[in-house]
Amino acid sequence: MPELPEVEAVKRGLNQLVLGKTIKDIQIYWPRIITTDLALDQWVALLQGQRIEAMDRRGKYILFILSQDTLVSHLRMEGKYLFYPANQLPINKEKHTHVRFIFTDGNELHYHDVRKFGRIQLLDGHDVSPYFQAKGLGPEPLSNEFQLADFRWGLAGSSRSIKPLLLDQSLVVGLGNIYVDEVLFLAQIHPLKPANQLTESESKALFEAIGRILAQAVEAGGSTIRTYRNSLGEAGKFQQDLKVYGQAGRPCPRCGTELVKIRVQQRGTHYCPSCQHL
DNA sequence: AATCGTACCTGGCTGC
DNA sequence: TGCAGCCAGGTACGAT
Repeated sequence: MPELPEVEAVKRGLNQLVLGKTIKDIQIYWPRIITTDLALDQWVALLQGQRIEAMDRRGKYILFILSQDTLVSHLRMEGKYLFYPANQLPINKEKHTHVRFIFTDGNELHYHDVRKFGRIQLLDGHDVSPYFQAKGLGPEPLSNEFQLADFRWGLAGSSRSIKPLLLDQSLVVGLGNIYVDEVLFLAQIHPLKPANQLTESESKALFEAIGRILAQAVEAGGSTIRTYRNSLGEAGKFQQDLKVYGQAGRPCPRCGTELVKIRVQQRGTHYCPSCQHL
C-alpha cells in the first residue's frame, strides 16, 4: 500500500495515539508477520514493559522507539494500524488483524493486513543505522542528506531503466509505484530510459521532482487509491493531484496526448508517450 | 556483481 | 451465479 507520504502520515497519527504507552502484552495471530529467530513468547517477553518513547520513520519503515529497543514495522502493500481506546475494543478482532499490542492502560493497537505481506521486527537498542545500511537504503529525499551530486553519480553508474532503479530504494528511499510515475511525468522522463543516459538537466529535473512531489504528497496526507487510511482512520488527499497514475486513456494534462499504461518489470506504469522522452 | 523473475497473500473486478 | 484470470501504494530471495 503505502509509499513515503502514506507512511509518514501513519507515523504522525501513531505519534498522537500511542506515545508514552507501555506494552503489557502482544497477541500474534499470523506468526510470519514477526521476523525473529526467537520463539514468539520470548520475543513478546522482550517487549513487555517497554514504553513507546517516540515515533520515527526511515524510508517506508515505521520506527517505534521503545525504552530499550526499536520496533521496526513495514506495511508493504496493505498494512494498517488501528487504534482502539479501552472502552471501544471490538468484541471480536477483525478478520485481518494479525498482531494486537495491548497497553497497560487497556488501549490496544492492532496491526491489520489483508495480504499479510507486512513485517515487524525488534532491533536491539536505538542505533538502527546498521540495519538499514545492510538493506542498502539510500538517503531520505526530504532531508539534506539527499544531494544532487550523489544522485547524479548513482544514475551515471547504472544502465538499468530509470523506473526500476528508483523503485529499489538504493539511490533514494520512499518512492513506490504511484510516486515514481508522477515524478517521471513531472521531470518528463520515459520510465524505460536507461539511468546512465539521462542528461544533466534531466537528472536535475528528476532530483527536484522527487523532492517536490513527495513534499506535496506528505502535505496532503498521502494518496488513498484503494484502501489506504492513516492510523486515525483518515484518507489521504493527494490522489486528486495525481497526473498520470491511474489516468491511462485520459489526456495528458501537459500536452493533451492520450496517457498510456504499460508494464515495466511487472508493475503497471503510466506515462505520456509524447512528453516523456526516451 | 547486477538484474530479473517469482514468491509471499487475499480480495475485487472483468469477462466468459 | 460461478469461476478463472488478472490486478493491486512492496520487498526478499534464488536463478542467471
